[in-house]
Amino acid sequence: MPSPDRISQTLTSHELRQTPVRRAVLQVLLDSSYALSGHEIEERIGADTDRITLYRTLKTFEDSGLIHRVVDTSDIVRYASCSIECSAHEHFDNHVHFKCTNCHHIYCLNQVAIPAVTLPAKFEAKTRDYLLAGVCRECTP
Amino acid sequence: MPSPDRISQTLTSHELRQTPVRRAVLQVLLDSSYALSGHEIEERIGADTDRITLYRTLKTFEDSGLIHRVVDTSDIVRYASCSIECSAHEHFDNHVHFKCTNCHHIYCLNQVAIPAVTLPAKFEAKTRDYLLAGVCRECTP
DNA sequence: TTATTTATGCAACAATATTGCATAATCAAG
DNA sequence: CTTGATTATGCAATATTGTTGCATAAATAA
Ligand SMILES: [Mn+2]
Ligand SMILES: [Mn+2]
Ligand SMILES: [Zn+2]
Ligand SMILES: [Zn+2]
Repeated sequence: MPSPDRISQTLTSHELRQTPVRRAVLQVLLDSSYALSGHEIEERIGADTDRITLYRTLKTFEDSGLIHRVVDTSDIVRYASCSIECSAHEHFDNHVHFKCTNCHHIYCLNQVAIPAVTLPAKFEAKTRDYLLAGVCRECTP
Repeated sequence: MPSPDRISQTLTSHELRQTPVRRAVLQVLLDSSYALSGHEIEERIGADTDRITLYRTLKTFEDSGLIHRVVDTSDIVRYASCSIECSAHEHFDNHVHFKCTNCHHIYCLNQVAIPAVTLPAKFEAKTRDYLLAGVCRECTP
C-alpha cells in the first residue's frame, strides 16, 4: 500500500494537480493486484464521486502515462497502474495480461514480456497487447 | 465475394436455419477485409433490421463457430469471420490482429500465428489474443 | 399441408460513456 | 496569506451499446 506521499509525488511528477478524486483513484489502482473497470473503481472510492469526473480522471491518467488500458475479450475497458517509466510522451507496458475464467480478474504479468512477431510487408507495429485467458494462480487447486 | 450458395452451405453445415438476417450478416462479414462492430454491420445490412436481432445473430454465430470476437483497445466489440475449421465445439483462431491507427481498421492476419509465452507457475492458459497497433499496408506510403 | 420449433420485432430497460456549462478547487504570484 | 488565473468538478442532458420478456412470424420437419 503506497503512502500518501507516494501518491502526491506521482501526481506531481506527471504535472497533474492534487485533487481528492485523483488521489483516491490512483490509490485504488495502485492497491489492486488486478485491473479494474470504471465501475469497480467507482465502488472502491465511494458513491460520493461523480462518474463523469471518474471517466475524465481516467482519461487524464491514461494520457499522462499513469495508467494503461487492459484489453478484455468483453466490451469492458479496464485500467491498471503503469510502470514507473511511463509518461505522457510514451507508455512502456510491454507485459502480457492474464484473465482468469474463474475469478474473472485480469492480472498484469509484469515479468512476462510480449514476444515479437514478424508481420507481412508494409505493416508497421507501434504497440502490442497480449491477453491470455485461463485459470490463475489463486484459482488453481 | 461468396455466392449465395456458399452462404447457405455455411449456415447449413453449422446447423443454423436459413433466414434473411443471417444470410445478410454472414455476407457482410465475409465480404469485409477487416473486423466490424455491431454498428458497422447494422449500416451495411440496411436500416430495416432490428438491432436486437443483429446482436442475437452475432451471439448465435459466435457460439456456432462462424465468427470470432476481435479484441480492441477501445470498448467496442468487433467480429470477423472464422476459418473453415471452427465449429460450435471449438474455435481455432490462433492468428494475431492488427489495428491501424490511421484508418482504424482491425485486420485478421491469418498467416501470423500467436507466439507462445512461458507463464509463471500455476497459471494455465486456454486462449490467447494478440493485438498489434500501428500503420497498415493500405496506409503505408 | 400441417405441426413443431425457432427467429424476429417491439417495448422497455440497463449499463456505459460523452458534452456543455456554471461553480468550486487548486496553485502560482505577489 | 491573499489574490487571481487556471483547471477540475458536478449537474443536466444526451448518446451509444447491449439485454430481457413476450407475442408473432417464419423456417424446417413430418
Ligand atoms: Mn498491465
Ligand atoms: Mn481474426
Ligand atoms: Zn482466478
Ligand atoms: Zn490503415
